[in-house]
Amino acid sequence: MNEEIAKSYDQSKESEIYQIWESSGYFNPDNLSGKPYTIIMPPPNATGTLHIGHTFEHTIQDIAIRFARMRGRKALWLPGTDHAAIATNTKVEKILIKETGQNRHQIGREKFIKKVEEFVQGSRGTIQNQLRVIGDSADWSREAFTMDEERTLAVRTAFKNMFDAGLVYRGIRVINWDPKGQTAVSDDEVVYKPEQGKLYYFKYSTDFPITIATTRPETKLGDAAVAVNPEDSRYKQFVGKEYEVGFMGNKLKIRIVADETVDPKFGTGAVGVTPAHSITDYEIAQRHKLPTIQIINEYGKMMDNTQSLAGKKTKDAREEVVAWLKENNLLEKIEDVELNITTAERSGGIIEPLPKLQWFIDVNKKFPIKHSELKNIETGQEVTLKELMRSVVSSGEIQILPEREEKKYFHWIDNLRDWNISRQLWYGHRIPVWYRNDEIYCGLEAPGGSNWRQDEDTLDTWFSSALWTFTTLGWPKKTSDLQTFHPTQFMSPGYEILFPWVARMILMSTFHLGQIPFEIAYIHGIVRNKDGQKFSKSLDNGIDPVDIVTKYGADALRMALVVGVGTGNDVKYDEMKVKGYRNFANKIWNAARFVYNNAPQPPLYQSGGDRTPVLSGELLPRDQKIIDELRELVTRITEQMEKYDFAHASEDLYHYFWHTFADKIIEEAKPKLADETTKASAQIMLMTSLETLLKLLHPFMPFVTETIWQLNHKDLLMIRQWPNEVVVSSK
RNA sequence: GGACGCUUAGCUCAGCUGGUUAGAGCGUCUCGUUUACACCGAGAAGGUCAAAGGUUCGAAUCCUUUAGCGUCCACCA
Repeated sequence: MNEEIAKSYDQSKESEIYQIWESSGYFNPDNLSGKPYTIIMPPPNATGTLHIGHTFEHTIQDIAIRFARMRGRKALWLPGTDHAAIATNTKVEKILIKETGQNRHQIGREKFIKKVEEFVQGSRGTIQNQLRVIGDSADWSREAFTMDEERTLAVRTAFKNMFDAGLVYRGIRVINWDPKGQTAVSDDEVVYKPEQGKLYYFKYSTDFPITIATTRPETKLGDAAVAVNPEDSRYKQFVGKEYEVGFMGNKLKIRIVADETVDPKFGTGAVGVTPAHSITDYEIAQRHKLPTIQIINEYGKMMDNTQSLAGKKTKDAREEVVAWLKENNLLEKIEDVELNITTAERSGGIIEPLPKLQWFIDVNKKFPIKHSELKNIETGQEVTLKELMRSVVSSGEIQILPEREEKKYFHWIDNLRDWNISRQLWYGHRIPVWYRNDEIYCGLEAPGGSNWRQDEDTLDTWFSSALWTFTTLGWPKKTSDLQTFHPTQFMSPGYEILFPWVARMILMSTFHLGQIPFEIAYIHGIVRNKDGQKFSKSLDNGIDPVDIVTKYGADALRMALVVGVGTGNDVKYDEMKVKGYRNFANKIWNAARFVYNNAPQPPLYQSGGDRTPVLSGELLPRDQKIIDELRELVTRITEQMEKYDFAHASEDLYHYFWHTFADKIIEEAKPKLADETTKASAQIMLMTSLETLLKLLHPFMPFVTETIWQLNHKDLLMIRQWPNEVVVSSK
């Protein structure tokens, strides 16, 4: 009897197991053979530590990659971190102000960047260690960072390729300006918040024929037109006319234009058009060739051209305009309305739409695709980026799971505007464009000659992370990694980044490589606390996964985040659930202890050549039946795994192990083991069952299963063959 | 304003293309110190499957409507 097997499973030894895996070299696919299977890790932000949501995301990926590895695939899970420009920029500046009282402008661009890089270095290390704790079987030798040298070259190459194709352009557009963060943000980085507001009904002047309604009277100094619906009989007579009005000491030229976007039922059915300070108004202005008159600056203050309002904050200016309207009897009424204010997702600042010179990616321009390995798209075919994005999903080349996310994806493309990729931040990839007088140069390096001045702006973080599936593999160099591992197979992002990231990866990969970035986008939900609240810094209800792992073990936490959680659904995190799976780990441990302690001596597996069981013999019919049923389980679990249905696979395994194997099979085997005529068969049956179950459980609970495996084997369970069928050694 | 999802035992959730007395885990209650495990075992209670109507021999499962909760998109000037 093997006396030294402990009475309960000790999860504190998990780190030793991780050490064994890592030093074995099998996280690195160079040491594996077979058909490649690739997962590129969604890079966690380099802003700091990981939360339980990361554990959820990584558990899904680790299950997928371990399953692939056991099925004999050349499995690569490539880890990395994201520089997260806005987030990191903000965070480090906060720390800087706290520590030194100086902001980034006071210490200067160069010093600030250095500060950020030091910070990032530290948090990358922290993140990597946390990922080891939860068991990520990632290939650390290929670890990448969105801002390292290789990725910088890739980003510049990507920019240049798109620039040369005419898809990247620079122009003045009304964009979402964040006065707080002092940068432009894209449409996907703004959040609408409902707020009580007022709707003011007024005329510009007594001699103006139409009353308009607005929630922002202070912007009316920038009006160029009044738009009405072309079908609106009230206003038809005025369309095309132009009026000059005096408005708070300013002269405004107001033309009456007909535009279908105007809702005749809202307000007075007439809209004051402010081209410079509203994206929709700007679009109306484009259609009717109206001038763009900017009256608010980058700091959210009224500009000099507003005369008496110059230098005032918009809020104060609004009060003055309203007061002026009242004094002049122009204000007809004020209504309370509910409105959405637009805020910047990161900084929380209220967005001020402004006309700005920015860089954009044109999603509607036709271009001949240089190279295509895509279905339905020939090399050289004229396509738009939108068409590319749509095509690869509708063709089924990329599958977005769950299906409802696919609908959201198509809908997003339908509403997509050109992507603003420039940011007025310091930390990030600098735009690879240089200027000299009237010359403009786009390249990978600064051009020769003097007086060239590089563009001040940096790129949207999502520009570089959109390249992630292939820059991590060495692109633009034609590396063997790129050849071997791209397109990748599986990607598991949260639904909150379906648009900014998943969609953009598809855009970039199809454009630059003519390949899909991944076959499956398995969109997961978020982890909430047991009351259904989000974990957030502001609520201060965060949970450190490392603490949970210390208390219950990584396997327990992984199971708690997977069992019964349907694809794409949110998880309610409950510590009791983790505790339950800690108990399960112990159950597995003890069942194994029983089986091993009842195995014959000498040990079942000889040292060195542990593939050959010493034990062999005929199975009695009763035991054979158990093995047959186990075979059905193997088939079912395998099918579920292939469908990425981890929720049911894990639940079924849990149930079978505990309530069939432990409660029934082991219990019923006890008398068999006591009887010499049935003992040998029972031993084979138990051993076969246990080890098959360990294999099936390994992707979900890698630590406990490997620890048990190590009691009796010289090789690693991690790379053992997934049971295609249950093989019983009998003569 | 559009689109989608959810509503099944106290709690968290399964129930696929409709078919025997609706399932699991946790929790609760009762019993149990049987040599793998008390991080355990045996057993029990607990649901008019949100509501109404319809299709059908038969519906938690399909259709319609309603209510509540949630999410995404658009953005109303």
